[in-house]
Amino acid sequence: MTIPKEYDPHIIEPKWRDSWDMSMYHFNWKDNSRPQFIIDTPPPYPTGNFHIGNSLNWCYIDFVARYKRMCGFNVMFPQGWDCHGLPTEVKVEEIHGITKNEVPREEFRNMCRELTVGNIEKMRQTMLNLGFSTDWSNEFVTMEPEYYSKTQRSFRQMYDMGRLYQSEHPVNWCPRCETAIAFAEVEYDARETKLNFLHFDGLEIATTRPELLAACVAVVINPEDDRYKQHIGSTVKVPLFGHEVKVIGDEAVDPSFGTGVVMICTFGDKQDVRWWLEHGLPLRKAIDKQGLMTEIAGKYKGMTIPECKQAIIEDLKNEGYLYEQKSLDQNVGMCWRCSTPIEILSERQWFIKIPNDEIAKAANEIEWLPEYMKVRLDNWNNTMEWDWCISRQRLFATPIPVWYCKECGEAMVAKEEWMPIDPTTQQPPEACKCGCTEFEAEEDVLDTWMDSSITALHVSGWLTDHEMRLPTQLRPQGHDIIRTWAFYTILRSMAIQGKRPWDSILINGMVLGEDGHKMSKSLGNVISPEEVIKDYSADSFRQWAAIGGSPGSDVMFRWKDVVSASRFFAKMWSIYRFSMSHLEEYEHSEIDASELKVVDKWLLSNLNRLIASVTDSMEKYQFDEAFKAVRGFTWDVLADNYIELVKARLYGEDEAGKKASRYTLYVAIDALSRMLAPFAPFFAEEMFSRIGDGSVHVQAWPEVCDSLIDEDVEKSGEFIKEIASNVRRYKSEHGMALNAPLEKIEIYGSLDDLTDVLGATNSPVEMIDGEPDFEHVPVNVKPNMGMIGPKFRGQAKAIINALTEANPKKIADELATGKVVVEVDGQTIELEPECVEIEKEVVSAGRAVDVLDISGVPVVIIR
RNA sequence: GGGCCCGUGGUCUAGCCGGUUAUGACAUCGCCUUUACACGGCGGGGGUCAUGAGUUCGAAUCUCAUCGGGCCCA
Repeated sequence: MTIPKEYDPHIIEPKWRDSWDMSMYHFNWKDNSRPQFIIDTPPPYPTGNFHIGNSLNWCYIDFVARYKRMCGFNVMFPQGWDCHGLPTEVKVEEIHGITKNEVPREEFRNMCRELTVGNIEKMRQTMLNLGFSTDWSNEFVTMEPEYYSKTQRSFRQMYDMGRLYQSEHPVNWCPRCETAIAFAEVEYDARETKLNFLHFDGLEIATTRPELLAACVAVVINPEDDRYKQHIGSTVKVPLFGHEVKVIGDEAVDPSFGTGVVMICTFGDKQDVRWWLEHGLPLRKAIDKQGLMTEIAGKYKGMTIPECKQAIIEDLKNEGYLYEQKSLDQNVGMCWRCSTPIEILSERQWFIKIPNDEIAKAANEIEWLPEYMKVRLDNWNNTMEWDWCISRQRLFATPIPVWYCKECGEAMVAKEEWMPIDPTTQQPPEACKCGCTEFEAEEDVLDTWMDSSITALHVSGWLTDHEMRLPTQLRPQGHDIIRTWAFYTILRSMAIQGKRPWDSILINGMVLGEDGHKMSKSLGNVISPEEVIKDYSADSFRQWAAIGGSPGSDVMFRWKDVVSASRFFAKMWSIYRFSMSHLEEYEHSEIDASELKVVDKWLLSNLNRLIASVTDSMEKYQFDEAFKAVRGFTWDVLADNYIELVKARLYGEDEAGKKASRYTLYVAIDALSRMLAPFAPFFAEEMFSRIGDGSVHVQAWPEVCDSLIDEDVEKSGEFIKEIASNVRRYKSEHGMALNAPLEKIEIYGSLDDLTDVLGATNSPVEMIDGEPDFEHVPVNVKPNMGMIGPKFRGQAKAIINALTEANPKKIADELATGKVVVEVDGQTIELEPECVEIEKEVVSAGRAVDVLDISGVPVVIIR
């Protein structure tokens, strides 16, 4: 068996990637004998670039999927693509040098489709390169008819339930994109603006939005405000425009802000909407969908909002209405996509009702990891004031399956059996209730979250022949989309199936660049996973993902983590190559514990503890903890100690000893390849390929064998290890070669088996009963805080002082008689022997020797 | 303005339902070719655990305040 000296991931990784039969990762819909573990994978937006943030999240998912599969679960790790959206429309316009209105609707959609197909392919490739165990038999693409017909059917079902309705209602509107947007799509930015103070027909008001004077429908003051309360019920004339508006009272007005008088416009901000609804005020639309002033703005008609603002301020000044301006810091709501300040317009739109209690209840049934992330959802849920606006004025999206009768205007919502359907190209197969067969299509489309909020339903087999498997077991996602994707998915799952979408939600952090800032193109700190694979390897990238931070916290990308990951693989490879060279003629079979030496049992005891702790960490999704444990064991226990200790046996003539060490090595390599499999699928596969049959990825996760965990064995093993490493250090300090023989080593203790000590020190070793020919001089008294503290409470400090100040020799003598006595504040206190420990120094008595103290046992070295 | 998270050697981090000398990695310094590995081994230096107060016999750990950083929301 020839094993190359160096591990070359650029050969090994493509080899396995191209030869793996991916059907081993397929979910079995018919199998009910194994527990299911369905993952509601986030469908990424197909930008064509599977970035490092996606990759971190997918690494977490893959660790879980592979681990659960090895533990015997029927795992589904599906892959979806959330295709619809504005960024693709913008990109297509850019690529083809057109605007979307210049080509027919269908042609434009096809261009978007084509671009998306290509982008998906690029991202798939990166995912394969990273070694994810994706179940490609359960891939879904939201722009495909099979998927979006489900989006449309969910629309119909929720319409029938009365959870979905159409209405004229204020919506957030982006005048640049010319579309309604949801609150989740509004971002806030601090800006400085001017607060304008106006004479307002006998009152003084302060406003940041004088351009909306034409839309003013009332003036409001606090009813407790003695300065103004007599005005309530009267009317005032709006400056410049002259229409009369009511003066009303409302406690929400802060008398200390501005003048204490506020004008209500339809609509300047969210508060205007609240007042408008509460007081039943009229509607005056001064801004149109393009963000231009309307008819009612009179001479300002057709101006943009900033133009109008400037013109009105000029006129107010000239007419003497404006008497003061003050700077004001204000947070402006903007479109998340284009940063244009949003307006609130009243438009006919489709809405989904938000059942806050139902969502809160479902959120409580879900296990949140980390737990505090649930607070973010609760906070969001508790502050929702309007329903979810689901219609968008865009093209590349799922069509709203609705027509309006040309005769009676009645909306006809398509039946489920007609779907998928595009009302703009297809007519309903039935006449309207009024008998008319002429219809006008709904041209609006659905918010993309309408597609992606049914992923949990989709992957559970909703609307298929398969058995419905909701709830899924795990939703892995970033904390940035809790208020969108998590929120909407819970809402839809509860509405349509009356069940929570998942048992658990695992929140991952964001990836930060090496400078500690969030990765962004403008900061120039972007690293692509492909770059890391090319320079190091996919397994090294995955190892960074595992140990870079714990799930939930933001993780910094650091090249040195990748470097140290690749060093670990070099080390592991070296261990593996060494082990395999000794396992060439080895046939594995179970052997009796009595055939094993202390050092073998010590290794196996440690190995089983490792399995227990790694399993525990994996169950808690603590990947960093799990991998660090594997790494620590491999490097410190196996390589630096076990292998050094058993070399003599492996190279020696004693067949029994050789067999025991080979057995132990084999067991360790086997268990390590399995525990590495979720993290480093390529490396683990290469390891396993020479010791087992089939892929490591269809093997069982190692089980803990409790009978092998033995504290006495660990103590003896540790003792041998300590002797070997102390002797090694001794030689190093004395400038001796590490394999140079010493004249003799005397151990004044008890050990059953000296084989490995002999081997590791390459020197004659003698075990001697009784005390050595040296003097033990007590040099220090160490009080045991853990014993003294709880027992003596307030006196503990004084006792500790008395002990440390006492003559160590005296205390040691007392200890020999069984009790230690100290004087504290004139009081005599008797301490149990456990309360005190004596540090001793072994003093040489004339011989030319060196003495090592190894866990209290004197070891004498004769050079 | 409200809420959440976080401050531990030069850098990043573990510990955080209190208990002797604070974990590990990277970096740094010194020594070593040793029948797996120099991408290695052995050893060293480096920390008032953000600051201040409190609880306690005892605080990195619990409480409060202050300062600093980040995130979410209004």
